[in-house]
Amino acid sequence: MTYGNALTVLADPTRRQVFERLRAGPHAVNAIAAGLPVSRPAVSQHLKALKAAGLVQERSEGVRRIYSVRREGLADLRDWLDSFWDDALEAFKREAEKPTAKKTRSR
Amino acid sequence: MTYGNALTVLADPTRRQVFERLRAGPHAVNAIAAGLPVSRPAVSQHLKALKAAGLVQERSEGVRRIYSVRREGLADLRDWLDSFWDDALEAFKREAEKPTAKKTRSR
DNA sequence: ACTCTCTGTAAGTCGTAGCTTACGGTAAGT
DNA sequence: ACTTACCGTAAGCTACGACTTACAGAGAGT
Repeated sequence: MTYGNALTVLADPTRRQVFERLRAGPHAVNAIAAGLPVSRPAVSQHLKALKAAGLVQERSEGVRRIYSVRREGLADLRDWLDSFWDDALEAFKREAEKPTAKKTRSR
Repeated sequence: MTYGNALTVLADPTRRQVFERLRAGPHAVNAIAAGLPVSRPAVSQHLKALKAAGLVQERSEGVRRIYSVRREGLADLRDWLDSFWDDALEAFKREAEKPTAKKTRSR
């Protein structure tokens, strides 16, 4: 059920902005916070949440922490989405082939 | 940015349970609420949110409302995930090919 | 040693999301 | 017409999550 964590974490808009900033490549916290409408500690907290969900990884470089995307963290969410996609299609087909024998009694 | 709505809506666990119940096929509100740990009005509110995000659709059948999954509602989220997936891979490759010319001065 | 930069964490505030109970409205059965 | 089943919405409460300010530690330079 780890895709649930990914969903909860990615639900917040500003946290998604933080995540998006890592899309192009690794960045330090200051660089991420620059341009964002929130304070730097807020960004730190978001990064902590993202890391706990396995969506980013951290690497120390001197006094600064470099964060980067961890792709495997998205895998479960992708799988869940795909399985849902397929099941929904199958359910739809099953529904369409019902031989008009609904509970809706003529009328 | 409609994938943002999908994320916020699917972030809540019980709302995800509601959504999951529609995976197998269409259901009425009572049927969905049965077995869930929350009251029926709560389920109604969740369905309203899901519908607003385009994730489910509603159909009237007598006095009962039949809800079903709307697959297109998941499309944007899937696309976003995939694009993120690809970009993160590219960024990773770019990073790996950096000619050792880091700021990390030998040592 | 001193300082400056970069960062994580603690404490506290405030808005909002999710829940419940209560109510109203509509379709169908008798 | 009356009742019963099914459902949506309003109002209100509560818990939690996102943010800010303040503080502490660790590394690099002088």
